[in-house]
Amino acid sequence: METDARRLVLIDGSSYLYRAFHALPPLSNEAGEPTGALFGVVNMLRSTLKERPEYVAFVVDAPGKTFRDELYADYKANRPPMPDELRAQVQPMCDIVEALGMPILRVPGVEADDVIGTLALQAAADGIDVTISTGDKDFAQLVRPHVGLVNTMSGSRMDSDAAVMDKFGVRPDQIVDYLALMGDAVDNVPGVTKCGPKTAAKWLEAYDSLDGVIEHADEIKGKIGDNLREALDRLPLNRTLVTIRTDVALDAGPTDLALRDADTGVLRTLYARYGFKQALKDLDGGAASDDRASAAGQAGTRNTAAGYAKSAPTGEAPDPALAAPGEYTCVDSGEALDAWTARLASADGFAFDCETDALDPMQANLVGLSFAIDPGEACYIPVAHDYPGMPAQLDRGAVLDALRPVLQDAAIRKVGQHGKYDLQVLRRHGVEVRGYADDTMLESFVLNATATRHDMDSLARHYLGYETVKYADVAGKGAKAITFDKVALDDATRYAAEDADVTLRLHRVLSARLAQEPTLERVYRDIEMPLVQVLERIEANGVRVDADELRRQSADLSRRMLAAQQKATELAGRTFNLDSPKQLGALLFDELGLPALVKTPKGAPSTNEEALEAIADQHELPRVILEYRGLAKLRSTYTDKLPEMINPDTGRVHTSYHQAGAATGRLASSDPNLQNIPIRTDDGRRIRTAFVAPEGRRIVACDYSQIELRIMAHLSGDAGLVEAFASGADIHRATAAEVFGKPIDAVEPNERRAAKAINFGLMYGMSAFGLAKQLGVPRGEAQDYIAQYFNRYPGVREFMERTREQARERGYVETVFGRRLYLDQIHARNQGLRAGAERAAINAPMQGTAADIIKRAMIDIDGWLEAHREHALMVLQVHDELVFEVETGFVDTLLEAVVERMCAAAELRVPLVVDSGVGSNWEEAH
DNA sequence: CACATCTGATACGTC
DNA sequence: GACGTATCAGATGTGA
Repeated sequence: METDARRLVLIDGSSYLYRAFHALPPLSNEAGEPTGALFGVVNMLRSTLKERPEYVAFVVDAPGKTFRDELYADYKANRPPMPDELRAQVQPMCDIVEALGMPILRVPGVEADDVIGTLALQAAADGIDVTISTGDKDFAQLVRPHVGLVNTMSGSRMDSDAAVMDKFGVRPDQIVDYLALMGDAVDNVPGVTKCGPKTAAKWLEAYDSLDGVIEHADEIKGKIGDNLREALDRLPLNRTLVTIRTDVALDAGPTDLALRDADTGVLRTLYARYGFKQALKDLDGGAASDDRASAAGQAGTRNTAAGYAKSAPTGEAPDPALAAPGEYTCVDSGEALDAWTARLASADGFAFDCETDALDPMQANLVGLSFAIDPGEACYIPVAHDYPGMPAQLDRGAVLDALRPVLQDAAIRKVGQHGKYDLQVLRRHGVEVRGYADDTMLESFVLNATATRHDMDSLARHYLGYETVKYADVAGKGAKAITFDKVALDDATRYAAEDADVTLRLHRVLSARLAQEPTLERVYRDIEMPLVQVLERIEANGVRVDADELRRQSADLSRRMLAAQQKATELAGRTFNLDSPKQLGALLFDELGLPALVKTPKGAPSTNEEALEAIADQHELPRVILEYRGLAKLRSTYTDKLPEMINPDTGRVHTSYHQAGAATGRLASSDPNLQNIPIRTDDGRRIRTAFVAPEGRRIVACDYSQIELRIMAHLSGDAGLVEAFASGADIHRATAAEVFGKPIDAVEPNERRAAKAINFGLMYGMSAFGLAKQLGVPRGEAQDYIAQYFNRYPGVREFMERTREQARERGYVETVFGRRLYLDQIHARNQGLRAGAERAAINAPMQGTAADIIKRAMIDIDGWLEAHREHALMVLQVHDELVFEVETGFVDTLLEAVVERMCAAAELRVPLVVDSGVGSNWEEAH
């Protein structure tokens, strides 16, 4: 049957005015009045009226607060006041709307949206077809039978569920939830950080509604999952704020909104005044008009009272009762400096922090220092700020001279946060800090490596419930970030002095906690703290890298990459990006129809090495890709990158060691990572030839032999394993002999290889499945190997059981030296997570003990090196290996001292064995 | 809407 | 098992 032909058009006036204002150039009429927004709106109105709807309303916001402001004090708090050029166009717009014969609606206490929503539903219920004319996506929530949207400026329509689905990926009834998740920056309604249209639609697809998303919030992984959980409390309010009301009490109903005839006389005057030529032409049925001059001099606009005034004032600035704010002073006079120096000199200890202009401690210039002696009070001493119009500051050299006695006094205990950085910067500025006694980063790390990150902001939040001033707040971020020397002194003082203050407060809390745990305190006091300066020295030493050699290797790799690329293009029959797993997957599995035997964790067909190997016998391309990948990896990560990392001042590469980087207690290395320089392939190993010793010196490398297996023997006490190590046998061969039940001399190479895989697998807590994959044998066979292994080394099985048990009972495992690793997931319901925690539980004591041992050796060796600094430098640590740069004539002395100290770093049930080598480069030293 | 920035996915180097 | 880095691709945020 025919539908009722009656139509209602509801025009979202505010939305159009703003959009037209921003979208169009700032036009003006001959009198200089701004007309851009007006022009856009008038064109929109005229095109709307071409269809002669029976009913129409132009809806704008009324002045004053709305119910949303009552619900949420900060609603639209960020919205800047309406620009004057726009404000001036409001009244003319209303005049024109009026003259066009359209009713204008303006209802206090609600927004235009709510008026439109109410009228739309009333009309739809009466069988009237409603078109909402708006540029605002929020209205998609109203789409339903008889209600559609049109954006006259873009010409797009949205009048069905399918259209909404198409545009937003959610149904109209999900739009409110969708908006609640995303939030609205313009209205100052924060949603879930980093959740935009795609993410919101994805979640709603999975869980249907906001309630569903909230219910399953803990299933969502990654940073964005955290963001969601952080936002949970405010989401219901968001939903209320973004819901357009449909129950507003109105004086008029839809049928009171009949379109009247236009007042062409008034219109002509107005169009002429604002110079709308086309509109005039249409008005006169195509005839041009030239009566504009008569109107041009008319009096200006009436003072607008329309509802575009800036929105309600904000609520009070949030000032939650956190830890009391500190009292911070900026030291800018000799007297103030003397006073602080005197206080520092007579203090037992203090906290300090350096501000610089760079993250790299080998390049950073000291910009200022901060100190705190008692919590809540701190000072900042700017010494190298540099920006226009800044107040006076003290001279850097003079300040350092004044502070040097306290900084170098070993009897005055200093505490810092990640002090290795500050020590390094100060050393480069001629101050050798002594008495560096405590470091809050390391206190936190030793107390619980996984409970929190160990940067100061996280520590303050976690241990003090205190929100620090963020670096980005004073210096900005991204491309607009400024270096600290450009930060205004009062901002700098607020930020920097707080660093020292918070460090001191943290130390009070953390040292008290450590005092409760004597074993952990020993790890902290005997291992981590002494290591700080050792690492600082290794980093500062750097390692000599032969850039020319690497560039030659890069050129060689490039040549071979190009060949591989050409070959790949030929085999594929078209070009594609060899670096894109996605494109490669499409080519191999869709176009060429090769079997996708391996899946990525997300379930997509994997193109990793294993997957490509598996299909290499069916097509030439996979092999070529593997070749290309190997070459590309070496070039981009190593041969291209390392020369760039050479410090221009020292001519050497200075890595950064993260002492609180790995939960097991291992170090991590970055910028560049020198702990993953290739060794397994010939091409890769060649990179090590570029790590060289200068003239007259040699590279000496010393590494622990099988240290983790030895630790396993120690921890398990397994008689067979201990005996194998005591006898000095090749451990993999000995294992093979046991597992395969034959004399040690009869072990075949592939049996030794299998045994080696078993040994490694055990240390990683590997399953039969993993071992089978590693060895390329059926799972049952791998299972047999493991069973046989445990049969022959029953102590190892018991040790593993014991370790798992301890993890379950106490929630942590420990190293020989008492370092703890907490395993949060050990009781996880999720089987995969729990199994992962169990593997970590088994691996951590071995990996962690090895880390403890080499750290102890490093401290000892560094102490010995103290007297021999001109002859030898420690330059690298790679988990079980130490690398030195040594005067040729000193090599033998060093080797003896180092090997002895490495072997003596722990007393285990089995001997520690150290292998060593000497060469002109790192490759030769192996 | 163009551009910058961030995040996640994938892959792979070491011990 | 423990890491760090490169690249791509997509999404979000920003500003003209």
